[in-house]
Formats: sequence, structure tokens, C-alpha cells
Amino acid sequence: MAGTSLRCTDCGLQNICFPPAFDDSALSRISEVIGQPPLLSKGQALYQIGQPHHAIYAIRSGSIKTSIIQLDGSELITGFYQPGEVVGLENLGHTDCTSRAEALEKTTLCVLPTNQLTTLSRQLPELQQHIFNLMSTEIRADHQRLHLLGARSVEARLASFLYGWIQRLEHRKLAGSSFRLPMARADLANHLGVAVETVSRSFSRLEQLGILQVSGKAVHIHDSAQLLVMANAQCA
Amino acid sequence: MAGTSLRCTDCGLQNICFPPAFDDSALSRISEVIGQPPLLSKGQALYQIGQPHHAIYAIRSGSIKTSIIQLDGSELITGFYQPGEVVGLENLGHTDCTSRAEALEKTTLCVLPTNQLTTLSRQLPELQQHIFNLMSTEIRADHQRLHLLGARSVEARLASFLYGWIQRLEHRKLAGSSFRLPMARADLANHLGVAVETVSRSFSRLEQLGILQVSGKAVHIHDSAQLLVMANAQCA
DNA sequence: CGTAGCATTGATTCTCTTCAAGAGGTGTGG
DNA sequence: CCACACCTCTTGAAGAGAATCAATGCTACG
Repeated sequence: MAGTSLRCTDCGLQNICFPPAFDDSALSRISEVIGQPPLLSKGQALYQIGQPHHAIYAIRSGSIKTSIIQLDGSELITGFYQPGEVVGLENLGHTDCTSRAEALEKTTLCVLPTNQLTTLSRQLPELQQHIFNLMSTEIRADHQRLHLLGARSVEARLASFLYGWIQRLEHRKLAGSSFRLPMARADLANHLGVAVETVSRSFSRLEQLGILQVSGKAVHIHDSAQLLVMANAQCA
Repeated sequence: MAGTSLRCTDCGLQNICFPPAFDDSALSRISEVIGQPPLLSKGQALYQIGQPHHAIYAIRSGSIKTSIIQLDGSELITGFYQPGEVVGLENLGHTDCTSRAEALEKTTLCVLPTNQLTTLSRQLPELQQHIFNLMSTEIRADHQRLHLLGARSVEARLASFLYGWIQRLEHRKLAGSSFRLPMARADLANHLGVAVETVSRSFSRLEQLGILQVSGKAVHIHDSAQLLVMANAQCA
């Protein structure tokens, strides 16, 4: 697979990683710095806490979870990432990783070495702009996640998470109302800041309300509008 | 006050906004783009949701809170900022503001116009690096905030918030164990995702435990080590 | 000095956690 | 291909913790 179909101009996710503002020559130059794409199997780490930071990564297929560890050893999952999304931005501008990224399933990625990316972005204003955009979008996403955790009821948190997840899927034209959640219930519970059992119960409740249908990791949304209402209900 | 003491080389916060990596000539060039510093009174907005994004801001004195609004109109305070910290990074790379920044007290700022900052950063690699650093630090701070909200007990959340707040104060050599929280209880409650009454009760409990002393907005930390223990206890 | 908003404290209700058990699914080895 | 074991997910009951409602104290500011 080495070297083949690594050019952004050939990639189906072209307009997602690097939007239309980029012309072909710019994309070609970006493609030149993209490294060998690693293939991660389920549970394998992309980077670990304490490792030196070398690159950021664009997901081609599969999914990634990122997490931080507190002093007491407890883990918090900070985010789940889909194909077309960029992972590792929290390390840009730092020498070491303070977080961990792990594949939730078989996952392929594009490697964007930091050094080359920053150098290139000085020459390509649209790339510089795009990196700023990616990073600030990440900040905004984190703010949404904060809102998610701040939401009073767990059902609202779950609804909010699901709604956001679907929106991102749709933005990348990856799914309609039926999709498969790549993460385990325990991961989801951790990310939402609640107990696993509560997540299960919340799923059941949303199912009883006729909003969605769940069977393990498979989810089908019946009433997207109602899901949005749930997501925004009972907030601080 | 216009034009006076706006040069980074003269500023007491010099090593905070722009660390030692910058030489005088770089600082001078940065200083040249710094705009008229607005003086905000308590409650006044620095930028609002929906406004076009023009600049990021470094706080010289005072404090700022940033917040987002959900579709249902509920507000979530995403962060509180101290002197020496940079506000507005979530808008870099975007045309419009999706958040609101408001002064918690009388506040002075340096204005860093985005256009000039991005242009200059293409010429000064250390500035580019520093902007990346600021943004990724913001992402990391948000991840810490996520952990804070994910913490089980409210006491742990409050302890975690206070510990982080003190660390930032100390990093800027602004305070020891006694300080004044600029935000109202309601703001703090909102940020921590709990009810105002619960914040009050948690303060009282920490006081009973001999960890700190509270009198309105004034806080004195007796046992910083114990506060850290509290902050990390009972996490997910 | 008085008023209005902010902060604390108390009592009750409700949600989520915890502990416990059972169901469903998956993967491995016979 | 089936059986068994393991693991994840779901469901139930009891208890703890926070939200809510309500009232009182406190502080700041005109």
C-alpha cells in the first residue's frame, strides 16, 4: 500500500480534510509531506502520553478515541473521531504528547509530520488558515462537549452526543439515520461522565420514547427532531 | 492611555504572552500590530455571538469569562481568563464568533488583529509556533475542564477548579495562597455544571475540612496538598 | 442608610450510583 | 459446527448525593 493513493487529489475525503479553497498545486504540495499511513488494529495506540510529538493524523477509515489520565490514574475520554477528522491537534506547538490516542477498530490514517506542515503553512496562507481553522474548530467542539457534560440529565447528554455524532457523520456524507457506534458502552459512559448502567438505561428510555432503536452498537434514529429537543432540554 | 506602554518589551507580562524565545526585534514587530487597548467595565462584552471575528486579545488586567449559547437559549460558561492569558482563540480561522466574551470586572486588554497576526506569523516562525502553542494549550485546558465536569462529586469539581485556578495564578506570579475569585457563584456553578446552592455547600464543606477559608469572593487556601487530593478523588 | 441582588442554609424530592444478577453476543477450542 | 467460557450489555432494587423549593443573612451600591 506504500505510496499508493496517498495523494489528497485522489482521496475521497479531499473536501473534508482540505476544503475547496485548496487548488491542485497546493494539494500536491501537501500530499508530498504525507507519510506512510499506519494501519492500526483495535486497541492499538496511535500516540501515548509522554511520547514526543511528531505529527498530526487524518483518519481515512475506522475511528479513534483520545484520552487523558489524571494524577490519580483515572482516565477521561476526551473525544471520538471519525474518518475525515484530524487527530492530535492538542499537541501542535508542544514537544510532548499529554494525551493518548487509540484505535476503536481497524483504522487507517494519513500522517502529517508537524515540522513539514508548519514550514509549508508559512508558504501556503490557505494551509495556515486551515490549520487555525482545524484547531479552533477543535476548541469549539470541546466547548460543545463541555455543554454536554454540563447538561443536567443523562438523557440530555446522550441525546446531545448522538445528535452531534450524526451531524458529523452527515457532514462527511458517511451515514443517514442508521449507523454503528464504534465505541463500547464503557467508553461512552466515561466520555459522558456517568455510569455504564445509566447509559444503558438512557438508551432504553430513548427507545421507549420512540426516538431511536438500539441493538448493541447499531443505532437507528426514528425521530431526529425529537432527539434534538431532548439534547437541548433541561440544560443549566 | 492611547499608544503608551503598549510595547511588549515594556510590559510586565512580556514573558507570559510571548515567552523568552522571542528576541527584542520580534517583540517590536509584534508590538507594532497591537491595537488600541479597550477598557471594559464589568459586564461589558468583548465580542458577541454572531459578530465578525477580527482579533484575539491578551488580558493586561482584570478578568474575562467566555460562554456559548445553546439552541434552547441556555448559556454555558466555557472558561474564565486571567491577566497574561489570551482570549478568542476559538475564533481564529473562522469569520464569525460563535461565543461571547465578557468582562467580570474592570478589564484592560491588548488587541491582536487576526490579519496582521497571521501575516506576521508567516515571517516569524517562533510566532507561528507560539500561536500553535497557545491554541493547543487551550485545547488541553478544555480537556482538563472536561475531566473536571466528569468528576463524580461536586466537591472534587470545585477543588479541581480551584487548584487549576491557583496554578495559573502562580504561573503568572499573581498570587500565593490568598486570592479573590472574580466570578459570581452563579457563574462558577454554571461552569461546574451544578446548582448555585451546591457550590455554596461545597465551599462550606471544604471550609469545615480545614482545606480553605472563604468569605464571599475572597479565598484563602490552608492546605494546598489536601486540595489536590480532593481534586483527584472520586473520579470516573 | 436603605434597598436590591447575591450568597448561605434548611427540608424535601428525584435522579443517578452502586451492588447484584441475568441476558445476549462473540470467539475459541474441541 | 457446536459447546463452552468470557465479556459486554441490560435490568432490578436500595441507597447516596444533588436539584429544587423556600427562607434568611449578607454585601454592595446608590
